[in-house]
Amino acid sequence: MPYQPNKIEPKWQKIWAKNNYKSWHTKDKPNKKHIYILDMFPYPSGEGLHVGHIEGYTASDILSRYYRMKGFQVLHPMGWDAFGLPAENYAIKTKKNPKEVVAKNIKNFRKQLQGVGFSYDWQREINTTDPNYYKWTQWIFLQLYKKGLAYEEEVPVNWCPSCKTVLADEEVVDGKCDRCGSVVKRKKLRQWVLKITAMADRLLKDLDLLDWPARVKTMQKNWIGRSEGVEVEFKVAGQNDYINVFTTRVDTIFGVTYLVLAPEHPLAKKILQENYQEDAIEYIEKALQKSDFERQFSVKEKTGVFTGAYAINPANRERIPIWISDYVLISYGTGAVMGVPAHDERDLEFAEKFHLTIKEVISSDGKVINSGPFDGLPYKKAQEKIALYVGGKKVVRYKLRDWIFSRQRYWGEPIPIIKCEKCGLVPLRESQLPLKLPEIKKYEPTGKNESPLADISSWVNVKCPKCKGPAKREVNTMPQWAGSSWYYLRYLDPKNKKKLIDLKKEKAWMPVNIYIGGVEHAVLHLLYARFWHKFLYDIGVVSTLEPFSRLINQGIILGEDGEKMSKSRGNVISPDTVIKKYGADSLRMYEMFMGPLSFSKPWNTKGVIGIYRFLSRVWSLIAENNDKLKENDALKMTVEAKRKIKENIQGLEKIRHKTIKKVTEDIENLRFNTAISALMEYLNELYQIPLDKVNKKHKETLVLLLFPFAPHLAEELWQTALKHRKSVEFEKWPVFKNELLEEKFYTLVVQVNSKVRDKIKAKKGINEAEAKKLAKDSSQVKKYLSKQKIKKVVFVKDRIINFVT
RNA sequence: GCCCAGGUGGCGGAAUUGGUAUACGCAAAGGACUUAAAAUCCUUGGCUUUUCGAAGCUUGUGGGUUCGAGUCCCACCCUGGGCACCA
Repeated sequence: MPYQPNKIEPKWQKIWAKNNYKSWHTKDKPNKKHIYILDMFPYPSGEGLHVGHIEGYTASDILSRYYRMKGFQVLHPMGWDAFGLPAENYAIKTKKNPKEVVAKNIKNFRKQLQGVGFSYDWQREINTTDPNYYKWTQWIFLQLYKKGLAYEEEVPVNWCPSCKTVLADEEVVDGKCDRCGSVVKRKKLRQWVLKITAMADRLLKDLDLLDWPARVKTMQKNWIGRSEGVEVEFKVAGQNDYINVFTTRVDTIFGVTYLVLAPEHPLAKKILQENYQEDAIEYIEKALQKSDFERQFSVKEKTGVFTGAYAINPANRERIPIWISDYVLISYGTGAVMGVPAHDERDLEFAEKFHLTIKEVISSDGKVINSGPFDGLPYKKAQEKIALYVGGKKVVRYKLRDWIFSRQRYWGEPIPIIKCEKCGLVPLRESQLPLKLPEIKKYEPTGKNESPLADISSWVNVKCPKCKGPAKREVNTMPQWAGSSWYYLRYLDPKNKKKLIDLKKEKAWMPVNIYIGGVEHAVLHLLYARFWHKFLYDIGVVSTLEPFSRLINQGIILGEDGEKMSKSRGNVISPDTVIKKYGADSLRMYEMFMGPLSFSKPWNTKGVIGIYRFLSRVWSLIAENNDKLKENDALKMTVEAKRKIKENIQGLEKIRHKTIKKVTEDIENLRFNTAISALMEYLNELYQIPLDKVNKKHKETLVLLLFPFAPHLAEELWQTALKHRKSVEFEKWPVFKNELLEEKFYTLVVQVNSKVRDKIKAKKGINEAEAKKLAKDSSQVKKYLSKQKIKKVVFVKDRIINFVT
């Protein structure tokens, strides 16, 4: 019988289901070595799993199965991140209920994941849209509110005209909506905001504790954007106003020749002098209409307008003009900048365009000049002294903005706040959670800066819990990132009705040891989750500073044309089709064999066939009777051939240990591609001798090593062909003996003038003299050495000998 | 513009960290089995020259260090990713 994955795989999946996936269940409190291996949970879209999901999930499944065989308790859960726009938009399009759409998609996703043979602890499955889950998302919000970390404020926001909702800064990429690609508009709206900036310093510092890809750390660092500087006040000449300026280079303050205000700056209009009013106000109005996208990307030349007003430089009492320009951002620093054209590129550009004075205050060797009492000091040293001299205040500024947290959409967690005209904002009591999302007929976003919930008067209008007077619920919902900011905790205690998580369980399992997922969440999910985790730490819900110790980003799988997979290109590979044709084991293994996990690599269907052939050969070796081979070999075998086989059989034990070592080390270092090639080499070696002469030990080793990669085939071979009564799950991972790996001989490479001239089999550990003798006996080497005088011999033990002439 | 990562056969990629470059797989060529095809199995294996013994060249390009460089150093070119008026 040939290898038939379509029979084997459903058979085992049924058995696993029938046992309720019990062997993958984990105890709440591990009593031995344990490891938490986590996947980024999927958004259950209508399209189902794609090959990219499978890449990361296979990697984590291999690790999970491996560590179980190593005797670890492995926590490997799965769930659904199901709130958010795609489900809602799809529901609107097809006139269905998002809840039903999500339920259907989840069912499909679960079935697909089980069809690939992933060993999740399904007892712990979670769903962010389940009221029993989002009760705790709302609970966290209430705690944030109580601690003053959630507040409502009128703020300039990013508005996506197509999704008809506000977006967080992190959701805007190149001025466009991360979801739909529409150009984002600026609006001022009253919104819920989370004070992530309160954690900026800790979010930055604690990156040092993490074993994460350097580029993800860098991205977070850049996003947080810490800079130390000084705030200095400039008096407006002839007025009682002061302009506060933030600078990181206070040492250049003697070089300030003008000030610039952002158009939004509160003093911009106030200080305008006669004759300058008209132009300046026109400039300000124009700038305010422009989106940030326009201000940053389409403007090539600096623009600006003079206010007619002057300020006094506190360093040297000089009168300097005050300008307004949109190159100064209101959202960073103080919204006002001191212009030092001699030492800042942007200021130089501005000064040149408007013919402003350029005054050098730092010499080319880094010393302060033209700065009165500070001349001659190295600029670094001067900073502190000059700051003191001008009355500057040391401050730390961040690029990071607070997290705009409300969305004008239906499909999200309701914000548990009531608005009373008398009492103001009144949070729900914890006992009133979950505040359930009401059933509703129309989900379309209203576009009126409110979610469609606003139209359900029976839900919106409530009595104020404090004064019992008429009040209204907050109608906006939370962003998609809310539920995913803490889900990894709920897996540990998914059914707890009293608490978000039992602290003992948290202590037992956290932090996540290995977290695998795409790099696209570098500054979204991963930053938000770290923020919430730190908050939960502060209020005593968790005991760990950071949620994810080690992060691994899998690369993108490209289409066969080397381009990104997309429906419009028609190069999308469907995992279902591949499974149907070659089986889930081949799919899993191929995706691991393509190359290093973190690389982006193109799909190649022919490569799947290669893996399929390999698995078929494993099958033939172990499950089939190779009568044909037996006959052929037995009859024709010469004495020489028999001797060779015997030698091979002896050599195989060494190869077995070598393979165990290689596969073990490669799995632990997530080098699955080379682990698989080691398995292939092992199988190729076994095929060097008649198959009926292959010892059972080799077959068993092969199956055990193969199990994490191809669990269905391994299970079938283990129980059916090799006649074991228990699952491979319960077997121990094979061990290798280092002493068996030691070779007696090695290939001595003989070089003449660094060119390889011969390779000689030599005993390990021989010294230079012995090696020299061996090498000189070689006719090949003699040829090259006959006339030359040897000037030098380089000998590396157990490796090479090099004659230099 | 700035900051990372990376350039190895026709392709995906290996290479014990300075010591046999191209493991493993795909594709290709030749052969066996077959009426035939598919499947399977065996053999070949970078490029150039060749008297078939072999000789020379080869890890993006050009230099350097070294007995020896894919690996280390310098300069440049290209690809991918991130940041982008953050004062």
